[in-house]
Amino acid sequence: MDVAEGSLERVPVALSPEKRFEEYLQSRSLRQTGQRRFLVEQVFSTHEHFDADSLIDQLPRKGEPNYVSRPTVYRTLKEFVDAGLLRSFQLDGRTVYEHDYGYPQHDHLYCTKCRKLTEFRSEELLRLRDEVAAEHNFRVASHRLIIQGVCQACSRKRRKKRKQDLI
Amino acid sequence: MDVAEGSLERVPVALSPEKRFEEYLQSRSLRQTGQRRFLVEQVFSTHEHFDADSLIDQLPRKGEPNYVSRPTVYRTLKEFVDAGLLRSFQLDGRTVYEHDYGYPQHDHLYCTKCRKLTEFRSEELLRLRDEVAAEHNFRVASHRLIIQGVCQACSRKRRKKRKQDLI
DNA sequence: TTGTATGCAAATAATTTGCACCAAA
DNA sequence: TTTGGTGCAAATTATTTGCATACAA
Repeated sequence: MDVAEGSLERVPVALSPEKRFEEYLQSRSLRQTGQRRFLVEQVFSTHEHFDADSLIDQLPRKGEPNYVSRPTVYRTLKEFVDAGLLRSFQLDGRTVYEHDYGYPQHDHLYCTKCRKLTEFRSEELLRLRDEVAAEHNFRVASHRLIIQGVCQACSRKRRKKRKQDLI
Repeated sequence: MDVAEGSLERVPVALSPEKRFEEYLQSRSLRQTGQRRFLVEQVFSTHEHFDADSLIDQLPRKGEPNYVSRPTVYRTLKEFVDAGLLRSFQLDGRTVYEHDYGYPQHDHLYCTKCRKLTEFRSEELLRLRDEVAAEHNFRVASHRLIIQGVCQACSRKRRKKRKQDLI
């Protein structure tokens, strides 16, 4: 998948994602394994938005050191979500992950031309969300807003292309 | 899937969904078939939110009159979306459809306990959306907001259950 | 008649699961 | 030693596609 880097500042956190995940594992008496350690490191060093497939593409192949099988990648991504390290959502039919731990709450603009995700924050949206929920006596756990359309870069390309078509 | 009925008033439209679909087909020189006629009728008589599977469940079985094959159901639902009769979005990994033609724009509260979708409208959200998009020079095509949490009914059930647990 | 539409069976694609073996604690 | 973890192959699930046949215009 062709996904973009985020654009928001980090938020100060007490522990590194690695440490935080260690604590999570210990608290549930799960095990620290080479695969898990390697994946936390990979996910928090390189990626902003990604899906299982694009992550696997950047990982060592079978036979190479630090190889992690596909099922283990899927299983571990789920754990990251449970641990609060990642958030996931659906986009074009697949599951997209993004950093949650150490990043502020935000929503997305999604360009349907280049498939780039752009983040934005809005306090007003949160207020509005809680207001709507309250009116319906609904207990909010989370929300997901995706604004679809065409980004500035792609709009420009289009215009250029149209002009060329006229020549 | 266990999906709920909507709650918003209709919006006045000039044509029935059936007529509107006929026009769409004619405008693209596509054909009016028994299957298509039957499916428009079914979809606009009974359902509010539904997915392909729940629709198929309510359709005649193989061998019965008006049987429509699974691939044709999928193909026809896509046409309904193209024709502007339905809108679709992803929920829990599957494609959910809802009436678009004749219904006002809206968003959803999604109860993760009973999986019920509740609709709500917010002009303020639209304003906010366009404002955010403008700041990013982003051309909006559409948006999708889903607020996840627990509905009033399910909250009540929980409380009841907890009380019983104490006895 | 002429190109679409349909049904069938099979293919996809993303993700999950069963199970034997491996390895943290 | 004990229980959870991993890799492999196979299963699942939702959806799509190839193709021969049927049918609307």
